[in-house]
Order: sequence, then structure tokens, then C-alpha cells
Amino acid sequence: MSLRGVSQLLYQIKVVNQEMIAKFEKETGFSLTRYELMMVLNEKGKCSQTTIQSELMIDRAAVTRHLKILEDDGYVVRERNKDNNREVFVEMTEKAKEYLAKCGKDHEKSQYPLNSALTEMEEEQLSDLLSKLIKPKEGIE
Amino acid sequence: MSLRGVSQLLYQIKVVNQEMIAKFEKETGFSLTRYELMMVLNEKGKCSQTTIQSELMIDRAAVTRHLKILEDDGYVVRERNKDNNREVFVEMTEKAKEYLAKCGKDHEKSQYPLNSALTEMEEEQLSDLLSKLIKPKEGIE
DNA sequence: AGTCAACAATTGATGAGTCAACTATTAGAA
DNA sequence: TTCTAATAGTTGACTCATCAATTGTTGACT
Repeated sequence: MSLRGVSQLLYQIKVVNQEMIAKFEKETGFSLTRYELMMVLNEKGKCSQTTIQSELMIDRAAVTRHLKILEDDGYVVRERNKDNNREVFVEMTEKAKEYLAKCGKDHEKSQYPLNSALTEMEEEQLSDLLSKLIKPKEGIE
Repeated sequence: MSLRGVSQLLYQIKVVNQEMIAKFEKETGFSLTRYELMMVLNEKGKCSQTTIQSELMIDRAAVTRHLKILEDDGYVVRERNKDNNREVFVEMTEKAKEYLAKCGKDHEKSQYPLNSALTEMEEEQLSDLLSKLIKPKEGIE
């Protein structure tokens, strides 16, 4: 594939990404990354920031900043690990759980753009293709 | 599709997007958006910033800022339209053409990560799926 | 002609990510 | 034990987007 072809494909991904993220945030009133972060907490329970970071595949610094916002808004509580004071444990609050439940319900009632654009099969196909492009978490350098 | 499902798919797109863009910029030494901008100029010749903006699907402000960088680096020349002083015409320089040609050649020699991850058919499939997610340029609101 | 609306580009403030430098804490040699 | 490495998180400086407000120019109506 020529460099031009590559750049077109990547640019297409970029545009889709930006548009979809904007829609998601408008619909839920929540940043996609922070939503995903809360889902990690929801599914794994209390965890350290490093764990969150490797799940979300973003920089440590970004995690710190998202958590500051979530903490200020009362969606998350943080406390240092007594057995290893370097680490910070993060946990969801009740408020967060309620809010997420509400979001899920609201979504069922609305017809979300993404649903209308792709069939279930296409969604799965897309997900498979994307998986191939994400480098394995602990790849050989 | 549940909100959770949607968020997972979008997040997957986000991660792929970030990783691929980083690779592209490392490989070419050029920002993906600015590369794509130059390709627009290359293919359409001299055009106004508004034209560039609608091709790239980014904010006017972003176009202005990219052009400032490209102009400072000598890749692009700008001049106001004599017949309509509001408009600015943009054109590539020889330096830019040479650089792009070099990039293309360098790319052919290297084995670019994207090539290895997907087959030609998969690339096409991915592109088709993404197209369905991009809203038509002048869609009905 | 004079005013007002639309248009093109620019500028400022903000959000989300990166990397690099720093702090604090723990663990592992010497 | 004490010095040194590695680890966990934070902060600062930067890039690339966005939106909103501003400037300058043109066109159209009265």
C-alpha cells in the first residue's frame, strides 16, 4: 500500500474517531475516556492508577488528570495503599454507579446514531479489524 | 447495541487512531493532518482555506494554524484573492513537492507496520465500514 | 450613499493527549 | 546500614483539536 493510501485510511479513522467521540459526549454528557475509566473501575473494582493506565492505554499523566476531575465531581475516591505508599487505590462512589445506570437506561430509549449506521454484523467486523491494528499489550520491542 | 458496547467500540477506534497516527508521524516526520492538507493542495492545486477546511473536515481555526506552520517552514505560499480580499489562496512550493516525493520513495523501501497488520482486502473492508460512519458532508439536519 | 447581514480568516480560551523532569517511596546490593 | 535502582504518581511544557468572539471585506436593500 502506498504512503498516500496509508494516509487516507488513517485520516478516515481520525475523522470517524472525532465525530463519534463528539456524539458520544453530547449524548451522555460524559467524556468517552472518563466513561471507559469508570467502566474499568466498575468491572475490576478498586485498583491502582497503573492498572487503569494499562487498561486504557493512555499516559500516566492523563490518568492522573482524569482522576482529579472525577474526584472533584464526586464520582471517585482515592486513597494511598498502606502497604505501599507509592500506590494510590481508586474506587467508584455510589453517585457514579447511579449515574452510569441512568446513562444506560437513557441510551436504550434513544436511537443512537451508531446503531443506525452499522448492522450488528458490521459492528463485529469493524471491531475485529481494529483489533488487528492494536499492538499487543506486551509486545516484543 | 448497549451503551457499553458502543463505548467499547469507540474506545477501540480511539486507541487505534492514536497509535497509528503516532507511527505515521514518526515514519514520515510529518503530522498526518498536514500531510493530508498538502495532498489536497497537490491534487486540487491552488485553493482557498475554506476549500481545504471542508476537505479535511476540521475547524477553520485549525486550518489557519496548520498553514502558519507550513508557511513558516516554506512548504506553502499564501496570498489574498485580488477579486475577493476576504479569501486567501494557498499553494504548495517546490520544496514541498520534493519532500513529498522523497517521503513516498522512502516508504516503498521500508516495511510499514500498517502493511503487515492487514491484507489488502481487509484494508478495503475497513475503509468501507468507516465510510458508513462518516456523516455525508451536507447531510440533512 | 449608508447600514446591516453574511462570509473568510484570525485569535483567545479550553480540553485531551504526549513526553520529560521531578518527588516520594520502596527494594536490592555493597 | 547505606547508597542506588526502580516504581508510582504528579507537574510543566507542548501539540492538535474545539468553540466563541473579533476583524475585515463584500453585497444587498432602503
